[in-house]
Amino acid sequence: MSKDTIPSDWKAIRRDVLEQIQSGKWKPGDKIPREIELAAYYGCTRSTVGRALRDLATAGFLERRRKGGTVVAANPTRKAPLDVPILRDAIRSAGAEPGYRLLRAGPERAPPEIATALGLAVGAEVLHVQALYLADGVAHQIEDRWLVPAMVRGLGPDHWSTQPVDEWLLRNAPLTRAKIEIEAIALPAELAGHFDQPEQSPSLLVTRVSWRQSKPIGLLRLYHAAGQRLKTGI
Amino acid sequence: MSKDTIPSDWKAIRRDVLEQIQSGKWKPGDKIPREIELAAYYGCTRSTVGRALRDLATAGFLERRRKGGTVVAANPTRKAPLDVPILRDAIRSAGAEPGYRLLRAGPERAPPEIATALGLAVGAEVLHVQALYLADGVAHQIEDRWLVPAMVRGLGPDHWSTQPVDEWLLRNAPLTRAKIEIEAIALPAELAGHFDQPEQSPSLLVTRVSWRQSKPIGLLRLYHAAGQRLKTGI
DNA sequence: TAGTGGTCTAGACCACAAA
DNA sequence: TTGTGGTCTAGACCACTAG
Repeated sequence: MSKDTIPSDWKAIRRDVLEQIQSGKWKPGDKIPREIELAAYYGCTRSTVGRALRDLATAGFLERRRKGGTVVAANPTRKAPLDVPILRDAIRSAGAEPGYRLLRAGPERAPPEIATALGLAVGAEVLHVQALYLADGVAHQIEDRWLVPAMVRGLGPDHWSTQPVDEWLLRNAPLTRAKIEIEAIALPAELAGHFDQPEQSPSLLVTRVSWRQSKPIGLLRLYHAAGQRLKTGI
Repeated sequence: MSKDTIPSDWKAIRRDVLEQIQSGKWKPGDKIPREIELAAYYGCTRSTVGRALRDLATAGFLERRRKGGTVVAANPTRKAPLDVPILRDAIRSAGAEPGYRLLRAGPERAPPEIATALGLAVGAEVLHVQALYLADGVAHQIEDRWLVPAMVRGLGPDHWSTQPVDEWLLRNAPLTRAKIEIEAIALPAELAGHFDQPEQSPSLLVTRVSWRQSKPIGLLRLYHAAGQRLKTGI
């Protein structure tokens, strides 16, 4: 394993084991030594080795089974974290001055596709909020939100006129589960106008339906200006 | 906290603490009891409470600091895992019969934007592979891969003619780091032909540059058929 | 049924950051 | 300075499952 120093704290052990895997010395499907054997090698207790291996297992590098031992994961399906940020914060951290403009807000009857996605009766009353997010004065995103009134009690005009709705929601209507879809669309005329871009430009649409303990909170459509990208990494 | 039974294993404690947060009893910014106090309440040792709280911290619900105590996260930025699957597996698990057709493969001189992304000299020789992925005979994705020869030694025609390149790469050229970008594009004419869709249709393009210990492996452009979506959730 | 990982304890010392 | 979480130990018992 490592030539000179034998690590004995769990982070170092994790690093060392990971190197065996990434260097190809321990290949996918290989069974690696038992906890007790590794503990003896590293000169520490089984708990410490266990901590390191457990961490690698939750990261997807190892598969562990009682009695079956620890095996290098056959299919290292790496997950790239795609975050769902607060819009103003995202713009700010990109080094731009965030702006916010409310386009519309008020109760409406839910259109069929919204009602279906939220599990409501068609025509049920929902709160519809549309707003524009700017970066250095340039329109970057348009949010189109449909909220279930019962789940956002206390949200009113004094909130959405002064600050973005998502910041109120984050504090007062936390979600426990969400479904996210990313698709490419041709920019509709009305949105293209807000973005000051040619209509039909290809742009990203992120749709998110959120629940709190199996009760639907709302549906968000986040339209991105043409040319905007989502970035992530492993 | 929980009304009747007082949990004493770490998963139950995590569940119990999470409920305090999600029910709004412990609000963002609130300091929660110290480990020792929780241990006394739950009737277990500090280690067990620590395990539960550590788990909630890595999940983003708590923020912990030595001497500062444990605080409910002010900004519960939830991460949605976006997986980078093996293409044939993804199609198969969607209930369709996967197909694969090689479009082109061989050495080429790297175009400027590819060379730049990979950190190579412009005109350096790279391996260029283009292939079509089908679901039930219908084209779903086109992969456009540029590989650094030194990093994929052993990859040859006998591999890419019989099976998708990504399956060889996964086993033989594991990545340690990757940068992923998702954007919307208008389908170029040549790709639209393969997809049998109108050109200029808005569609998703996923670009991934991968490294192994700071050495570039390759660049992948994955073009999606118009209408295809990426799905994930929390 | 036996062997492996999963969990918990009771204690100790340490590292860091707030007061 | 001092209180908090972070880590480690040495041991024990348990839960799951492969053989």
